[in-house]
Amino acid sequence: MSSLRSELETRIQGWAKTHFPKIGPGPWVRPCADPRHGHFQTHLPMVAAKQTGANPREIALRLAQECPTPPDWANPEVAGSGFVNYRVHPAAVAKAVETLRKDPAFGILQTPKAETIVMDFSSPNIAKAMHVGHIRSTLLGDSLSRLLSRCGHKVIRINHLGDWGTQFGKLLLAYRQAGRPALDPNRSIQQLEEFYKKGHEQAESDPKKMDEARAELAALQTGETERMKDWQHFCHRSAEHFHEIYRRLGVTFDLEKGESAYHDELPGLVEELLRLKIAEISQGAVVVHNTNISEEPFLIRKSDGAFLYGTTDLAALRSRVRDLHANRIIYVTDGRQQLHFRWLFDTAQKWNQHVALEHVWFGTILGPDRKPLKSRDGTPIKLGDLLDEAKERAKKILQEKRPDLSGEVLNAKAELLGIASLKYADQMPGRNLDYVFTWEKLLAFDGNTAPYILNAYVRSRSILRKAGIPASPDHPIVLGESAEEELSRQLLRFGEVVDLAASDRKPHHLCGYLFETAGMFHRFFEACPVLQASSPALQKSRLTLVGLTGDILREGLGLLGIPTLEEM
RNA sequence: GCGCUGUUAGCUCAAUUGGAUAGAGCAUCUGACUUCGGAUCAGAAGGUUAGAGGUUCAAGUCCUCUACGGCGCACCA
Repeated sequence: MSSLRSELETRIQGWAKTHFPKIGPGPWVRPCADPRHGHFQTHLPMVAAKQTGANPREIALRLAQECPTPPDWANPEVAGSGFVNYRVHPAAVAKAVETLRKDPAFGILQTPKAETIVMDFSSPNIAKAMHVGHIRSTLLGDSLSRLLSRCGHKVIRINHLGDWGTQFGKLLLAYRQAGRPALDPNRSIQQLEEFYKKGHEQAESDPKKMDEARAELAALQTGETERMKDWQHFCHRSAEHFHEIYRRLGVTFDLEKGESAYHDELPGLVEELLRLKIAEISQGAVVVHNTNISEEPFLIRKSDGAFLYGTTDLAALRSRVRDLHANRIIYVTDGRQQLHFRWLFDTAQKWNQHVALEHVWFGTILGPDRKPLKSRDGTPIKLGDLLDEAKERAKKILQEKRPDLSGEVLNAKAELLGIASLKYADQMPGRNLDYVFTWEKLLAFDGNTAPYILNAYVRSRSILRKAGIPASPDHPIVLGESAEEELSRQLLRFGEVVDLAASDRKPHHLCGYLFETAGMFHRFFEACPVLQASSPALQKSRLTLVGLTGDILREGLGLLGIPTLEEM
């Protein structure tokens, strides 16, 4: 399904290829920043002039004369130092909207080069509560998975759980001292954290206890039956906690595979890298050197023989290529791990792993003092508490606006609205900024927020209900008012925005688009009566526009992992 | 010290990847309603894009330097 923009783009590219064969492939068409100039513009003449030394305005005039516009477009105008401006007649917009209405993908194009993409995200640690530090990876990974799979890729979502760290020595020490009690499902994470804290304190203050903790870890790693049983118990209880959070967030995984799954492969992997001369021994440890990246090497085996984070990542990477046939692996983590991933990718390349590797990173979460965020007691804010707070704040506002609601209905709406606000607020800013956490910002309900967009959606559904129409109608489009024409042109952009968000790995482009769309809908709503429209044809046209706007808002929010509701 | 990354309105952020007069929200002020759901709309005000040079027809965007943040740099994950 081609958009207005791509129709023009194709024509201009064709013209450019004939007259300026050496010029780049474009894109050459973009929307005008200032609507007074027109709807679309191209600056191709200035680029062409630079290459050939010709006068840009002359090229612009030739382009305007020789390159035919699609049907129902105004004659192009040459402006400035070599821009050509284009304007679409409402009739062409109307026709394009009718076509969009019939497209089940709402203008989203399927990629011509579908890949199998592994999305590695969220990755919490066993025996610890999920905290705010996990929210961005979880939501960003989820949205990117949705976007890329909607564009036609096969996405495999993987939760690479931290289930094999050295923390288990201290945890086992305290847990076994306490007589290996069964964990209470309602507070198992809290119990595990307490055991870890006890074990940690003992080990830090007493070298003998530290040795005992190391012995516990060693026993676990050799697969001693009782320790393995304890460890599995920790994993089960932790998984219950994670799944409850993921259920509330609406996030799913295709594969939950922890670091422990690769444990047996690590010795052979390191030997292989040594044999291939990719790795070498340095100061008793096994390392991979690349001075283009840093003076320091990438460590894959400690001098005491133990393996590291990077070793496990290499094993996981190989498994994803070998067993899952991944063409691409996208890791979604905090930006502090950039160096780690450069090392990892460099090693994978030397190792001849045929896979595209990307590190999609995001800024650190900071408190209001711009220091990494901690709650009052010094531990990070728990994700469960954050979700509860979101729900409570939503509930308070709902109780004001909808005093008729109570019980389960109120609860369900509060949960949906609270979490929607949180998700939107987290994804709205560009991902590589550091992220200053405040409750107010994350749980705001006014302005550029999920409730604003959801409100637009709810109103669209309400009009259709009032008109007695169950689904989105499909009538001829008649455009008169500027508000409805502007809204129409915006709806036609949906596909290209989704493509940009997916290919740039930046869902925030979609947030901005949806906010704009909701705003245009609200303005349309003020300016254009629908049920009281002046003629039946106009009413049908506007109902179609209302339905389509609602559908696109719902689709777009869905790609951000935000569900809609029919009534606020 | 080396490296990564950032600095845009009082605050929080955009800016279609080098395009025309840098846009939103919040906060402030002024308007619109016995609403097709006001969680709305219209308007005002708010800027030397940290600073200085450079490249270019064109720079918030690219290059160099400076200032100020955040982060990472061998046996944690």
